[in-house]
Amino acid sequence: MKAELEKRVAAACKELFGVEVGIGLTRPEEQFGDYATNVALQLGRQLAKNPRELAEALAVKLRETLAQQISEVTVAGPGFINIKLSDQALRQSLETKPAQSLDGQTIVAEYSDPNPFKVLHAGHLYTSVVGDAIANLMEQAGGKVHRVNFGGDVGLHVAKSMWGIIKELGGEKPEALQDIGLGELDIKADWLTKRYVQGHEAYENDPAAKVEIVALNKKIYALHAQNDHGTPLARLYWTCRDWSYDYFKHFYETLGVQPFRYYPESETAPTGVKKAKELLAKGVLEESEGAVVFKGEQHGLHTRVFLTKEGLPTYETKDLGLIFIKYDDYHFDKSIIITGNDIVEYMKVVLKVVEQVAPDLSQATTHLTHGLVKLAGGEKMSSRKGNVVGALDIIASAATAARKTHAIDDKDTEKQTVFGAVKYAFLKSRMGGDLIYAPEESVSLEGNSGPYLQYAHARARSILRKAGGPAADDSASTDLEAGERSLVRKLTEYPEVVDKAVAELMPHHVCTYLYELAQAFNRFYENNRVLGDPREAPRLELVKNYATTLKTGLELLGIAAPEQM
RNA sequence: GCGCCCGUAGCUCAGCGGAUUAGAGUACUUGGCUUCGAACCAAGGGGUCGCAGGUUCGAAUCCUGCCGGGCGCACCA
Repeated sequence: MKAELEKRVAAACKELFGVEVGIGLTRPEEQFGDYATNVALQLGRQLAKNPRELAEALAVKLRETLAQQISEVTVAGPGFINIKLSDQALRQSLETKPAQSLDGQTIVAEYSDPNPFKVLHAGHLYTSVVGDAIANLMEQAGGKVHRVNFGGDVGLHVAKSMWGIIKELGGEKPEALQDIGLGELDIKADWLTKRYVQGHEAYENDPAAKVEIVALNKKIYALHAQNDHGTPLARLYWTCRDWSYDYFKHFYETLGVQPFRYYPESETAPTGVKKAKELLAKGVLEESEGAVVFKGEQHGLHTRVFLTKEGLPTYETKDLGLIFIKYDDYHFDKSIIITGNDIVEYMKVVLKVVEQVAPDLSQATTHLTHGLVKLAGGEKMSSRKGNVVGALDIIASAATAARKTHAIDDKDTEKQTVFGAVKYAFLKSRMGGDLIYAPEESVSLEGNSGPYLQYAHARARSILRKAGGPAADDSASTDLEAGERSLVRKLTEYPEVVDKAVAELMPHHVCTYLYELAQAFNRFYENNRVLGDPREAPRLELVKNYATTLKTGLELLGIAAPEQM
């Protein structure tokens, strides 16, 4: 309906004033109408005419040509044209589905990116949730989306961890690992993180240890190159890496996000090194102080190292390899990479390098970033180490807050509520800046929260359950009462909002909308009896439509919509 | 020093390819349950949209400068 109106308004402008204009209808406040346009104001300048008069002329024309679809066209203020749909047209636009704007496109979405040998922190939880929602959004728009995860299983941080592991075990003793954690993934992950901290501190403070760690780093790369699974060091390494992988897998499963294709750095490093050497030969990269670097200054960026003087690939090179491998594997039309915003300048450099040899690849790539996740009320939660909030800390704090505020007897529902709360809290703000997570607020059933939406859904489902069989036939009534109309109007915004969220890759638009929708429903519910009312049949249809829309929207965000709670 | 990002009610945030009276939530004050789930709804107070200029008939939104905060700038990821 919106698209059709836009076409009609544009046609009217052409006919009346002889100008081609692109019309983008907006959604004004309900009191003004269903759609609005400010073309007359734009044209006023262009044609040097009074915008108010132009608007009046357009309004007359629209009333004529759109008599079927429109109940009212009014001109307001300096020259806004407000359009109110007929009830019938409004009901019809309930059928509109979100656009298939990504139809036929292959898209690779990379996010989460946890490192083996380390603990998952709040940032991983964040991208896992938001990345999943963005991927869902693109999928519903017709895109073939491949979810991809990239992690550092080789590199200096792993060498630090391995150094700590060997120290703690008193040598390269793989059999000693059996005593760690006894099958508890979280305990093993914690233990590994402690080994990393141990290695990191030694690297910083103990010159002898630093030499050992640098040597270990090379050995670990070599272990991959030689496919070594037999030496004690190799057995230590693979076992601990598997621990991390199991821990990640378990985490994603409990979170309920779609699975990934995992690319470890060990897999992308060889390709990256090969590419880097080619780029060196081509003169894109150059040697400097024994290392191979890209001089970004000539592009307004900064210099970064791709191969160290030890001949080892840096993160840059492994990322470079990944970009080409992803393309070889999927031949994507679009590639989305979601990371923390501390990396924006870095990524610009890497993409600039790619641009030198494969401009289409860098052009197809979009780098989205997010800020830090902080816990409301300061750093009490960050006792673990440094001031990093753990992923499980967030979930635990939500669970604690949930149990404190409302007793839920059903385990599954509790889990759905807790994850719904955390996910919604992460999703509702525009991605980019830091996020302050407040556990109590997120699990609250009051206000703009996941559980509020889940409750608003459960309430509607409850009416539908009580209604029993299919609604009586109601073909005659196309007119809507005021309360019903408000809800229908809100419902018709759904596809427009989803389209916008897809275009901008911003799921928070969906959150804002769903909250407004739930509010609209609760208002309707408050003032309009459904069961037993003379208008029961059309109202039941409406409730059903609402419940479906809300559920669909929540699922797009990766949030469950339980039948009852 | 250079570069990038951010600054909207006490707090947490929408709105930012300009436009009808700047919106939510929370907190605070108040009203509403013998009827479909009150985990809800309604009403009220609370804002020089960091500051100063500029473009425009019109700026929270675009441009410039400044202030404040965060991050990044060579062998970590």
